[in-house]
Amino acid sequence: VFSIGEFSRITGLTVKTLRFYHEQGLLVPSCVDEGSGYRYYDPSKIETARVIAFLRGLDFPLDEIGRILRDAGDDADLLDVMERRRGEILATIRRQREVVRSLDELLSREKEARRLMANATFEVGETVVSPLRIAGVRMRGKYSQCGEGFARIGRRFGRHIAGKPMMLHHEAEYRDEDADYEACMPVRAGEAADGITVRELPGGRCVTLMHKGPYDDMGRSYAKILGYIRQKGYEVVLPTREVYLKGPGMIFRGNPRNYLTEIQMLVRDEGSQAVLKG
Amino acid sequence: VFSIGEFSRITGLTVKTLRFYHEQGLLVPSCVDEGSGYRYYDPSKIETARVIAFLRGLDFPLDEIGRILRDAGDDADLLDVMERRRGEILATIRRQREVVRSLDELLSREKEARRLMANATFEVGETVVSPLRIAGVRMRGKYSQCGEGFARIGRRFGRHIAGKPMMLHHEAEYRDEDADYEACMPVRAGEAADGITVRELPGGRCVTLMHKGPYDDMGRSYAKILGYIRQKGYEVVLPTREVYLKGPGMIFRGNPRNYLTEIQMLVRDEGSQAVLKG
DNA sequence: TTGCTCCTCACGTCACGTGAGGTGGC
DNA sequence: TTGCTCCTCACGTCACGTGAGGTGGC
Repeated sequence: VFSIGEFSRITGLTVKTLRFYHEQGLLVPSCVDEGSGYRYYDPSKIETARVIAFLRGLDFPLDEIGRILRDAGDDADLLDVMERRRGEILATIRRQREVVRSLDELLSREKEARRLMANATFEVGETVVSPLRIAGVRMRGKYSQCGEGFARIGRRFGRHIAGKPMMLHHEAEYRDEDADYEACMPVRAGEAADGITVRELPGGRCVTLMHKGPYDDMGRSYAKILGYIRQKGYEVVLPTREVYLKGPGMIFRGNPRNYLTEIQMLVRDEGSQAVLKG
Repeated sequence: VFSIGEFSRITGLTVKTLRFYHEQGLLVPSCVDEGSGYRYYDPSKIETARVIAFLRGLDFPLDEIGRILRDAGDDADLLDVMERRRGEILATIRRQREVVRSLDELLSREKEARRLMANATFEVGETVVSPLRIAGVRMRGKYSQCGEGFARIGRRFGRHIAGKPMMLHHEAEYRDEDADYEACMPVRAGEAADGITVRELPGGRCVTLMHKGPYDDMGRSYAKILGYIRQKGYEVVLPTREVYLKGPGMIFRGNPRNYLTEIQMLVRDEGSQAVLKG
């Protein structure tokens, strides 16, 4: 026979655990000294201990293990129990996998944002943009209310969304109140519905400037890009665009000082219908 | 502002959970009525609630969520936290997979045993067996001590074992005490070591009988198979074999009445060195 | 009065682990 | 005496859920 300490070393179960299993009636010592209360286990208990450890490894609760041990005689439904457990484990694996997938998305978005941040130049530049299919909600009021528009598009288009949120400014001037703007997002597919229009934004020659920092600080960046356009003698084609490369996110709320917004202004080199003369 | 019930419906968190998060300082109501103690939440709290729910979905403990919420400003190490979590989840998935694998083995063994049981005929038959590579421990004493021999082979050969445990009887007579027998198991590979021999059992013509039930009940089956051999005029070649198709298992201890043992006796049709004359 | 929403307080869950305080024999 | 092994008893863990008992306004 073994003392509890020896038995613990043999089975790999802690002394505390063995006492607990005794208390629960799961693994009762072969004899208990009346005077000292010492527990003694004989070798036949080793297998029971192993079975319990194995089933605990399958995350069976102790009371179920007790039941299994008790009617080990008819193993008829033991097969069922095991197969049910197997199914449950597979189900949790599937859930975990889903979780990992959503984490991966989160992480890749965040890393992309950091990459952008690292490579961004904060000087005015010129480029050519391609036509872009978007879903948009035309809004009137304060810019700060645009969130509602994005939310509506998000709910409606879900996983058809194919790029960063943008805002279109349909007026040349900046207004604090009663502005005419459009919250929109690039989409792969989906149809117009309740106030959301789907259409193609034209491509073309484009002057860009990256703005880093909070949104109410964009005046300086606008002054800078407009100065450049005036100097070059370009004409701005409305609407102008803001692309929100990194803003307050779901988890990584981030610091407004790290927000990253690209201002895009399509331009014509010359022409008569200039809306805003450079 | 929303009452706790309304806020619960909006966020999907239970009222109890919301109160608990308040108590923990995780999600504090926007205001609390002094007189009634009623909690009121304004809409800005919805996002916090969603973030908490999301992180709980990743199984982050509450205190860590609290920390994350508090220093959401600098998201520097948030990436690390998330990636660590990702790694942990992947690790548990791997563990779970291992568990499923071992369950599958258990289940397939058990199903195999049941299939055997269903198809077994309990009549004497004749077959031809192939040579079989085995690891064996020669023992002397009581049959019931064979378990120790199997255990030694199991420890030594582990996953090289390629079949059901067997016992070889090196004497023609059955003895209760001081029997000369050999516990052995089919093996794919592995070398002889400390008392375990590895060799090839010869194949050949073989008379078989399936015995169902407890081991101390095998006398009748032996009488039956020996009766058959005598009637046919065969000679038995020693050692005779018992194959333990289903006995007390690790988990599915089963009922001794369902134990399944195949008795195999290699025979010669005629010859002079007969050990046991039919 | 009934029904609804809110409150607090105490206790339960699950499988142990921690730690205090004590014993008995070398 | 010190060190070791054993004991019991009470409490902690984690994220809530349960239930009792009560309030306040329609």
